[in-house]
Amino acid sequence: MATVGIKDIANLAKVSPATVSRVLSSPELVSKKTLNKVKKIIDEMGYRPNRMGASLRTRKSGNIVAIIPDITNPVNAGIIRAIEQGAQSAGYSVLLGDTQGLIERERHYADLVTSGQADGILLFCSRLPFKIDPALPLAGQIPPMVNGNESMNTDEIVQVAVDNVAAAKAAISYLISQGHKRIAAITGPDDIPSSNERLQGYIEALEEAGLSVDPNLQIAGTYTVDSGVSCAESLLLLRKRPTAIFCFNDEMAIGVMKLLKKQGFLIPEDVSVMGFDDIHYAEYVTPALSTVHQPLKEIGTTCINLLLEQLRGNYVQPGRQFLPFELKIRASTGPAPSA
Amino acid sequence: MATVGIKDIANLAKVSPATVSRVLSSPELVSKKTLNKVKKIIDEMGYRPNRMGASLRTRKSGNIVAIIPDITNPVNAGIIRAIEQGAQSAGYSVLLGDTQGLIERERHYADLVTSGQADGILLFCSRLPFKIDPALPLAGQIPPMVNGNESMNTDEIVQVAVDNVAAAKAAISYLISQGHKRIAAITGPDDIPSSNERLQGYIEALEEAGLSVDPNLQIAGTYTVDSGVSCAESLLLLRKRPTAIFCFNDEMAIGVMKLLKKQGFLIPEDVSVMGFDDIHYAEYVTPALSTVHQPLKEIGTTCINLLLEQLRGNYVQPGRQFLPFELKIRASTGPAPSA
DNA sequence: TAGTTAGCTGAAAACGATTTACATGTTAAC
DNA sequence: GTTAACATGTAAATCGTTTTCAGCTAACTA
Repeated sequence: MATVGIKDIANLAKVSPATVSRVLSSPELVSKKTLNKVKKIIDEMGYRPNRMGASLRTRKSGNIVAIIPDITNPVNAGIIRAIEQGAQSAGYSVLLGDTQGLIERERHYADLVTSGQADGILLFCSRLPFKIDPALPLAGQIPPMVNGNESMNTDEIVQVAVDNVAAAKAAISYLISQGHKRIAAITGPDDIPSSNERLQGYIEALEEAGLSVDPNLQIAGTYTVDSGVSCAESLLLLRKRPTAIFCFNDEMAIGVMKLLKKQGFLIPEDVSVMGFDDIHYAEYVTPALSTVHQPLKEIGTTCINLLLEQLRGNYVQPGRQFLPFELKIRASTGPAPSA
Repeated sequence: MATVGIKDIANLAKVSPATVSRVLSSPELVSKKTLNKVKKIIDEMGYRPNRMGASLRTRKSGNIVAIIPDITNPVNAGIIRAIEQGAQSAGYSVLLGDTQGLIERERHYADLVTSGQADGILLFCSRLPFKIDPALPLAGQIPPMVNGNESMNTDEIVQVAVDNVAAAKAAISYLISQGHKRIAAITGPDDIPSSNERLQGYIEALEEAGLSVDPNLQIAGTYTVDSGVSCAESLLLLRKRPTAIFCFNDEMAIGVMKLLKKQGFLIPEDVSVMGFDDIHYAEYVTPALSTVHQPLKEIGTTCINLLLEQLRGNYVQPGRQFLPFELKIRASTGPAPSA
């Protein structure tokens, strides 16, 4: 790897390094003649400017870091894909930070920007991985950043997501419209804001329909298939069983259906199951899962665009930005049993 | 962001920048006293060395780039997760290159190492994204790299994957042992080496069992659910239908099952379906999909370790390294129908 | 013709760390 | 008391770019 540098090109072309640099980044400042001469040599030699040298000088790394809890989750994977796409076409590369929910790993990845290795952050969890002086406004204390698909308890940060309370409300209202009166909710962990918002939507929908909100029908899962199974077990043990179960993600819904079928329940005749996310596979389980669709691609694209905007030095108004969800009614939900 | 540099720390601690640098990277060369003094100031000031400065000098970026066709594919996501994990704990960050199968994007990401933005490559596709002089040995022409989960037509590259021919052979042998004689294969695109290897395994198994290899029973899909559906349609149109269908990935198997059920076929009574990959959801479709399990985590870990080894400057023997697959027999396969 | 101007180009100073070579101070040995 | 050895610290070069500033040439204006 005999590395060829800007000086080598300059020498070969009999120009100064400055000119070579200009050929690459502001060709309009260079005469046609020199431009061609230099360009020719550049690709004869296969010269690629060293990014570190350039970054050191410009104080821009050309990287953004995406901090996500789990790339294995199809929701995140879908979002990341769109992000990577948008970043790439703006000349940025994305550093992948899979934190597995660990705060020290969130911090570690956030540090990439303080060490100049990344220029901005896309954050998909609800904690701010910085030490903040609460007395001061946030604005000056954080780097370019957008929070995606998860909510933070502040309005000083740019946030992009689906309106979780409205979405949950829509799902529950639908179930109510199908005659369901005992509707259970399998929530996420209670320290996750988006889960709490969905819970709020669930409660609001029930109350607005004049139905009672029974705490026994609310049970917290961990967003895994297995937790869906065990939460469903608890629910089926109740004296008065729910006729519909609203799961705060599709994984748990799949777990619920698995248990239901195993125990001989008919879906949706005996109990309806509704998920959240609309992952690719929701459509292919049996019966096909009714769920709340999240526009992954759009979320990703919006996040990256909002970040790029900041990186260009433009002001982006902080606050939440909602993207439209969609209720996908498939075969796992139906009218409440008459009994 | 009043950025504090190594000089600031040096001044505050009344030592030279060199000493500060040593405190960070070779503390054993510094006296206890100075060490503590400097360390204290470092974290009082929250100093983080600028990575670009360091990289420029050391010629190491601390990044590795993973080039994958699609992060949305659970197989890739699982592998990437293990990679990210291993990289992180060795002090590396991973740049995500989702190529969508486009060669220009593969090249683009490979360029990150020629531009010094990454130190090594993890390649999950079958093309070499470099211009190579075929006269010379590969060794000197490529950067530290390992190819994962896909095969390349050379033995000069470090490769990690499951033995596709053996795996396919095992799957088919199992089906044969269940009495199947007309076994179809829905392959991947024919320019994908791993697909061809699976096909080879399929053929070998058939031949060894003395069964005829019918080209009508081989049909190429595109690894998507929809292509599973349409390939299955063609297969069902045949005068003599297969009693088992072996799909080269689980997605297509899901598509096949979808169509089969829609057309009123019983699985596995009428036709058995076997997949490949053992994605998370294979277990949750109905009937649960029999498939070939790939050890994603192990593949990822092995890839990253082999790359790290190279980055440490150690020689790694090129060639293929096979990781064990496992036949997962679930409910979608069974004895051949007696008729 | 002289004076401006516009258009290109080059020299040199950053950027922020690491590292080599050297200087200083301290201790031990004789 | 001198010297050698060692421990510790410093100064300065270096990595590969970008960018400012100034200089040069050629063309245009008056």
